Amino acid sequence: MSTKHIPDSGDAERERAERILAAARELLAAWGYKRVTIDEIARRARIGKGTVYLHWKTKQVLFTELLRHEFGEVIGAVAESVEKDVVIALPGRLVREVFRQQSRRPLARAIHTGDTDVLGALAAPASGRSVAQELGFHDLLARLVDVWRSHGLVTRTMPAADQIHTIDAVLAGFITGGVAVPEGEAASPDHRADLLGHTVEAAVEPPVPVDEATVRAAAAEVLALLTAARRALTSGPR
Amino acid sequence: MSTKHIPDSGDAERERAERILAAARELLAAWGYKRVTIDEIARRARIGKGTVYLHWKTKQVLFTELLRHEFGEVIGAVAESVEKDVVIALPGRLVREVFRQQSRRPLARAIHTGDTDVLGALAAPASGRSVAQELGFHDLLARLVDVWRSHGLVTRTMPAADQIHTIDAVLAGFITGGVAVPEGEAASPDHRADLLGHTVEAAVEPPVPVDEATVRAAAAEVLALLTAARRALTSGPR
DNA sequence: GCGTGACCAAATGTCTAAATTGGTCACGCA
DNA sequence: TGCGTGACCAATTTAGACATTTGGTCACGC
Repeated sequence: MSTKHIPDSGDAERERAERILAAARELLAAWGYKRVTIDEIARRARIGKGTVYLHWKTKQVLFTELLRHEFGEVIGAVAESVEKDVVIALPGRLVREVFRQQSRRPLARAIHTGDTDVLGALAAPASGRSVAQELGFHDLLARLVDVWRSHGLVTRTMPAADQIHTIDAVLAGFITGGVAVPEGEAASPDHRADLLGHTVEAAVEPPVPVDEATVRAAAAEVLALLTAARRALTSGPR
Repeated sequence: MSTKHIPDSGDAERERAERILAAARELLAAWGYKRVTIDEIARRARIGKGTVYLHWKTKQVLFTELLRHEFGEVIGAVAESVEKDVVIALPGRLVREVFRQQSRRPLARAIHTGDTDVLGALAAPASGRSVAQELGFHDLLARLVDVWRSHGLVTRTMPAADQIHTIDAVLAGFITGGVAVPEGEAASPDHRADLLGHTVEAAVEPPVPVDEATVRAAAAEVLALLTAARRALTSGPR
């Protein structure tokens, strides 16, 4: 005699949607957007092809939501890290954490590099902006910089726009891995994450460390931003 | 009554080679490697097609030398800047200068980003390394870091390999321009160069400024490295 | 009434003939 | 005599007609 609920409406439907997304994710990472067919996704999710279209209107919309989901999970994981240790809300540490999360997720990396092999038509949305922009990465970064500035966690001598661009470029550079160092000689992802963190810290954080109360206050706001971004990404399709 | 020299052997031949290279450069930047034909190059240089092959054995070799030439000119321009002002030999300033030179040269940018649209088959040499590696960018960077370290112009608390990777990644990130900031909102190339310079300076240079004598001594060595690299790139084809 | 797979138009892939192109070389002009 | 040339050739690329696949729909049946 468990609690009553409608036998198979919301719950089962949701579970099915997740099975579809899981199949789509696997296939996208393995084959790339163009090679993945709705038929194959349906087969792997053990449902009919038409059923996929009960959830998403087109293939594009399905995969776009998948990317939002993926990006949302990265943000979520970073948020969890901040919850565990407020220091991770500091610019260098936070960017380091983003890198670490992305380095473990092929799709997240593809989003950030705009990898056309994986993303195919998704790499260049109709708007002309990059996928990362489409997913609100720029907005989130801008908000974060605002919070950091208001708490003195980044230098005030440099305009916010410059700091945004700096963090963006440095992160992108580390994720793509540069161009000079041969692949074989590169360090481990964790070590590269440390280098990235140090670079961002040196570039935008003030020389004097801030007191813990400030960090806690800022961390709360950072966490709020991350959580809001995550929710916006993971929930409904726009 | 000018000085005597053999009427039309070395000189005229050299001038012709430069006309060919100039035509090849224009066409490569405008059309990309695959679309450029030897016929068109010959037409623009106002010579016969076979003549091109008196200078270079294959299309690949011709364009490879073109890229070496282009990269050599960037290095040369940077060297000139160092000659005019020794301070430009400092890590942050030097990288800033490289960026400025590259931002004015489409081909140099293509080399650094590995742009397959422009470079075509040249983007991935048989060795599997990137074009930039092929042109000795990694070697040059490593030597520069060595010189900087020996003069205390970069921190000693971080391994040289880490500094090389950091500079490489940051430079690459700024040249590609990041992924979050919309194209339209981006700052001018010169301003971005400043941001890059500041980032590299903050990431690898020691906090206390060094005395001028040290800078002069280091600048001489940096200049020697640049000049040697430039000579190796501009002269004979390997 | 929800899920399905046959169905359709559009996109993609395949195959082959025609055209282009990298590279060579016998010739002619200086 | 020898440097420069463009006709020439093999090999690759392109074009386009045809076959296949795929995104998306919908009438049917469980």
